[in-house]
Amino acid sequence: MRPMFKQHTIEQELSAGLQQARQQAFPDLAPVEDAATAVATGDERHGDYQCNAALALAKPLRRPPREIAQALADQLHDPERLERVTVAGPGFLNLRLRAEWLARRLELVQDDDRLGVPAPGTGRTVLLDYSSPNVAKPMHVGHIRSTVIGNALDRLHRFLGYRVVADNHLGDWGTQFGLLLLGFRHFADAAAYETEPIEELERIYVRSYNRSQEDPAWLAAARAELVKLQQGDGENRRLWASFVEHSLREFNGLYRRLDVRFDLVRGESFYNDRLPVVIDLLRQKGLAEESEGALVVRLEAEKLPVCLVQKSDSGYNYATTDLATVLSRVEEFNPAAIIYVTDERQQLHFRQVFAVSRRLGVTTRLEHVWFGLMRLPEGTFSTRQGNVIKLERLLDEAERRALEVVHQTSPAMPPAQQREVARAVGLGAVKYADLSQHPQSLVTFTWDKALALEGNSAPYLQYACARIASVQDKYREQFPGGEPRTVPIRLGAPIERTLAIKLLRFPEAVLRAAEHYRPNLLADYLFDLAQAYSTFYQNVPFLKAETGVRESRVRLCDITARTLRCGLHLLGIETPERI
RNA sequence: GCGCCUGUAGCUCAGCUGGAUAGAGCAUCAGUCUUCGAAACUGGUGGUCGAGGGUUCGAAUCCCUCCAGGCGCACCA
Repeated sequence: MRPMFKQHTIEQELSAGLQQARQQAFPDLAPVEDAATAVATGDERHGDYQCNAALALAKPLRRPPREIAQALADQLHDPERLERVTVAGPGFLNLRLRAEWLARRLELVQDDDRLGVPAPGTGRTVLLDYSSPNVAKPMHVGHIRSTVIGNALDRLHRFLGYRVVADNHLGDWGTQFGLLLLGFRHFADAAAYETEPIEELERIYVRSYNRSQEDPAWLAAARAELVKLQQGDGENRRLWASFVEHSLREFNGLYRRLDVRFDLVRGESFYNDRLPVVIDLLRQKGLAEESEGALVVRLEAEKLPVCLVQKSDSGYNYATTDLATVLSRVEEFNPAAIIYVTDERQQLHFRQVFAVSRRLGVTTRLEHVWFGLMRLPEGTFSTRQGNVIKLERLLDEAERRALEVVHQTSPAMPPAQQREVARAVGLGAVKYADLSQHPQSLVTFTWDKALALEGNSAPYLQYACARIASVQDKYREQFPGGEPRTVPIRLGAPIERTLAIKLLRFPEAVLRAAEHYRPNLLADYLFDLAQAYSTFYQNVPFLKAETGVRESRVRLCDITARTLRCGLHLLGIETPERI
């Protein structure tokens, strides 16, 4: 297949034409007031794209908006693309694209591996920090958001040409290990640690934590264990390494299941040696000062609370670690951006860390992509309250429910294939449930919502793909030797035109989702596309259509399937040939 | 007390950063399988976009106040 053929989206191309028209029509207008861009219409009756610049320009130009719109229309010479340019309402400029042009462009898209999506990230590196679970605790449903959203951002950026360094910044260092080490010495069950290490570590942690709440001596002993660990005590390091190893084994099983891969797995411990360096640097630059026995950076200029970088017992905290991490990443990878995907509770923390980083001279773009915390109808998850739902259980349940549906709808399918389909459908449903929602919205976990298999859900999209695969098989059976690609695409029926426009907007959806760090914008697009396809499928014949029309429609099916597959792949969702 | 976020159909959520008559999915009602896969399609019911002001040609979207909820606010990460 030919490589990428277009550098720009339709939106961008039309906007460029509008800019030119604007300059010709009103050469004296300052560029600041220039906002002649094309935007997709919400209603087909208003054309395919619209430009609202005339309304905004009415004031600076002191002329009626309709007149301005007409002047723009008069300067807009693009007979190849545009079928009709009309002034409507108070001064909207409606653009209707030529069906032949749409058809030709679709043909090019079909020959393009990238489906017309540009690669603006080429030559640039992005460091993506996501998932980041805590060692010695099981991953629960709350972790799925960072993992699934982060992974979608990873895939989106890679597709857009960026070199992505995905780093799993494990919580493998810090106070909890004091409690864990102490607890492990006192009440570890060797057999349980052998068979179910994570569950045993969790049990130990909860017990040790509870005791620390009522027993100051216990807390002090835990702190002592932590200091020993940080000073490199052999026995504590061995135990700690064992905790990390067991946790990683469990995490990796889940990541494999979710098809999530990291380029780096560097926990907080990785930066341990650099913490004193950060403090020295802060002191050298005169940014840090003593306060109540601790070392802090004041951030009054940024209107932020002070950032504590060294505790009064001279220990380091997580701001220190994150600062060391930023410096290390900038030095090693020189990325265009470092992106953190965590829950909403860390907003202030990252604003502080970013502010201090800038004072240290870091100019790299730093982004905190936060998402709403997941909770239960009765409140937040808490290890100590024991109301967590383990991620593994969620995934098991998803596959189980999907298998029930497969049994019902595809009883003739071989059992092994049924299980395979149920796996792809179940996991897809879980991922899609998270990805189709605005990341920042509050999420209240319910089984039915997380495992929805109908309506706006992954299976709906997977089903559309499977039906297309079936159509393509039937076409090959009934018309052996037929080559749809040698037949031009024609957009006769209105639904074909609608589908064509939607297909051609795929690049816009991908770019927007990445730009705003919002996979749900892509999910929305895919659902909308699949709906248009379902309407198309249900209302016009393919294989029974006359020769020529038939091939054109089979081509539309192919492009739709590839777009859906590509889009779902970018969300980390599989598309089996049959479901 | 200060800061960030949320409030849209009975329920779960979108809403392209200020555009035209606010959209989907569940649920509900009525239709569509002897014909390309009904996990689907067609149509109906259902909204003072939390409340009240303001900004302007135009507000769910921007500003202010209030109400309700979530989350933060230096020695846990």
